[in-house]
Amino acid sequence: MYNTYVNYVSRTPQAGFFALVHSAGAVQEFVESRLAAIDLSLPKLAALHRLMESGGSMPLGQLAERLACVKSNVTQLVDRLEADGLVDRAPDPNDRRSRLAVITPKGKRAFEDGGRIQQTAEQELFGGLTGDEAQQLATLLEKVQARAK
Amino acid sequence: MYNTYVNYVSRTPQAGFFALVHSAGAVQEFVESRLAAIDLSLPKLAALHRLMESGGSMPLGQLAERLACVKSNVTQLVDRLEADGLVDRAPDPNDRRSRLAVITPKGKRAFEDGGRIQQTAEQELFGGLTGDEAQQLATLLEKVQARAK
DNA sequence: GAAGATTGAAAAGTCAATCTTA
DNA sequence: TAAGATTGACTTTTCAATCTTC
Repeated sequence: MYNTYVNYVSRTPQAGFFALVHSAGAVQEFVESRLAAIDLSLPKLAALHRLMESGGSMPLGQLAERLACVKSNVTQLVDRLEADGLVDRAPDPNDRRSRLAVITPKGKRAFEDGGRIQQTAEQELFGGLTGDEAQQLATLLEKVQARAK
Repeated sequence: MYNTYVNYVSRTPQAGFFALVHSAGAVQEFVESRLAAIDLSLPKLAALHRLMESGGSMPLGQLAERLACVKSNVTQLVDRLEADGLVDRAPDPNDRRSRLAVITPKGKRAFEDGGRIQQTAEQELFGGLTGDEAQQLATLLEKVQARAK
């Protein structure tokens, strides 16, 4: 992984920050490691997901919006996806400035396999919570997140 | 930021994954943005913290252990800290293979300022939870995290 | 040979600057 | 000039290979 922050464990006085950041890192790492078996990562799967939602293709700028990231990131993500043979770039017939990211047949298969893997992994992680617990967790996270803005 | 994952919102069927990863990203982003005011980041503050715990200096390998990351990461983190004037490299008198990271006076001031900023930010984020809620959150996160291994 | 550190290559993200087209 | 995409420089992380010293 390249994501989880170094252990900055200001465990005091608010233990919550450490617990939250590290739990998230652990579950992310868990899902990523499953996805690695088919050479996918969460960002790549996310991009394929967005493309599938839109019938298989989308301008790069729109993809950046849907992924809530900056355009230059999508340029590079699509470069890697293209190198993997999961996506192609095509001209946009409506606007010659724009380029479309188009999912390939191989990309569709990767999306389906990756989606299954991700769902299974999430089920393993969160399936142990009762409905009540899941609801509590969601509420508490929502409460904290609301203050982070 | 360079950390938070792209929005892979498999919101179904387990909403928990999305909520957890995004809350963590939001609180991290919140603290990082405060730290940016004094040109610090969480990883840099973490390293300074570890050095201060050990009286101001430590071999790089040991720093990597304390930060729970690989050694090459620390090599580069210390490079950046050195460029900022917060840390120096010094020879280890006990072992000529080893090098010490030594916090500078400027590094100590950055640690103190950064530590205060971080505590304030965490208080803002988690101070809204009652003791009960904080306990509940910790327990639920622990439960999920236990399955991610 | 094994341990400490570094270097090189890669993934994922940001920002600022640039190039092409509208 | 605006908008769409790319490029370049940087941060944070990992892994594999290398170099020096034990």
